[in-house]
Amino acid sequence: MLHIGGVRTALFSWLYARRHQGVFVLRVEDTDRERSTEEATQVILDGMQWLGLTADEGPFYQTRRMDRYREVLAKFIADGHAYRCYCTKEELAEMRSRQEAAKQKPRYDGTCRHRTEPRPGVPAVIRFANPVDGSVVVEDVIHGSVAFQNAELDDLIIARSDGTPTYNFCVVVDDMDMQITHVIRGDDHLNNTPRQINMLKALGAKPPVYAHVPMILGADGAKLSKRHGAVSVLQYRDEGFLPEALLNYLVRLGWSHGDQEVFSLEEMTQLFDIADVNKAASAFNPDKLLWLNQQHIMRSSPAALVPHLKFQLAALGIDVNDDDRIAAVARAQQERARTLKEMAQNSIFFFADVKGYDEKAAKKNLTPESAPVLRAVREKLSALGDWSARAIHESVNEIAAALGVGLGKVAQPIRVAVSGTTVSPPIDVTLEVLGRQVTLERVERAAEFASNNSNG
RNA sequence: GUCCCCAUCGUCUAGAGGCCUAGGACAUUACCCUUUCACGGUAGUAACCGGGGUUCGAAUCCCCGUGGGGACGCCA
Repeated sequence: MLHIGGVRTALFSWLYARRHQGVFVLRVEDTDRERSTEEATQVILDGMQWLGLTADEGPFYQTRRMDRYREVLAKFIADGHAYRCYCTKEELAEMRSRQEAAKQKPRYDGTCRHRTEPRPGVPAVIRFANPVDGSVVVEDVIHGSVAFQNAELDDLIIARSDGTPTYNFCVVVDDMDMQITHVIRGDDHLNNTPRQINMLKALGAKPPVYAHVPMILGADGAKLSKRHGAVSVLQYRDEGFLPEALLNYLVRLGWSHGDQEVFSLEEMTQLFDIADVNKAASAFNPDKLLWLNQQHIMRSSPAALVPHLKFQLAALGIDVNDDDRIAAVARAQQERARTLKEMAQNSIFFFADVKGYDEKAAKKNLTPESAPVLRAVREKLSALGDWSARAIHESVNEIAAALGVGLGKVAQPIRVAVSGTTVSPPIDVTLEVLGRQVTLERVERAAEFASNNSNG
């Protein structure tokens, strides 16, 4: 699944490739047939597309490279870099509990390293013969040099008993074959990097440059789980986030450029450098993501918001095709919505008739006292020559002055009349977008309602 | 348990020995703006994990603790 952490490493890789005119390769590591269903990979592809993190090459599927892996496997065995292991799962489990009891690191002891004869009836796995002495140094762009003793590393399984290769092995073959120059991935992979380097060396290949980025923790500082955001990125789309806002939030986790908080995609590609990324893990902060989303919504052109708003309106069962009208609504709502979902919810009255008035709003604003105000509004606006926010604004001012009341006494009843609630964009803008006919109808109806509305 | 990584406001971060009375942002509190909601503005609360060194001088360098995270799969 493509979750927040995966998106960030993809973003970093994408930015790095862009910045250095490199090639961003998308590889689907689907050697586990049970978990990687077609639907699962499609969700990943959809997510990447929504984010705009387009791959220059790929997607490549490991499941389609099995012949190549078998070839390297055979070569490894012939060269003595790998061997068949006939230890049973029971024996392995026993070995493990023995080591744990002795407070040692659980590791394979190499029993089958020098076995010459197969064990009948026991299907073999293939293990990589890791060097016994010396150490491996991971030269990491973010962490610097990290040394591991080979004695700490055991002989990992590179092919299962059914013959299929495992992740760590496939990655090594792929990185070599695809001439991967930079590997940017989560911190949690730092530990198996020395094994991969050993295998790369056994193949005579030069290890790529590694950058292990810190992990993202949940808002409570614990490991990211479904509660916090370990969900598909597409859920963020459904919640009304702009892809660039999500990317902006993610790029600022572990990286910064002075005091700047809001970055366009172009700014990110110009300013981001993987070497500047922090070493410490960071907690996911939904509030800040919301704030950034609003900032990006405010900075977007209304036209750019149209497809997103349309999507959210459709989710509410409202199908609109008038893009100009949607853009006008987006413009009016831009600085009062943290998400596009919220914007859609608050904009329903622009596209559908008001079903009823909010109880509190009506009780306060649609009273017998406000009925004459609404009638005055109706009269004045129906005679208005130019239906523009500017002209409407003047009219509302004049009505308030004529009746000797504050603007709120005029604007609020109108607002409730046309939107059903006390919240909307500025009333002049709202009415302009709504149009004369709809406005007059709704004001008329509200005046009727108001004169019959007892004040309790 | 063993190995690896990490450590500045609640959170994201600035800070590469003196510019630090530790800066910015989110959140939060108060106020201003205002026809609602927002946006915007002003002000406030709030942090260098602890202990040893090194140095004239340490948030910054070193060591040891402590705390957190990760890895240790016929998962990726």
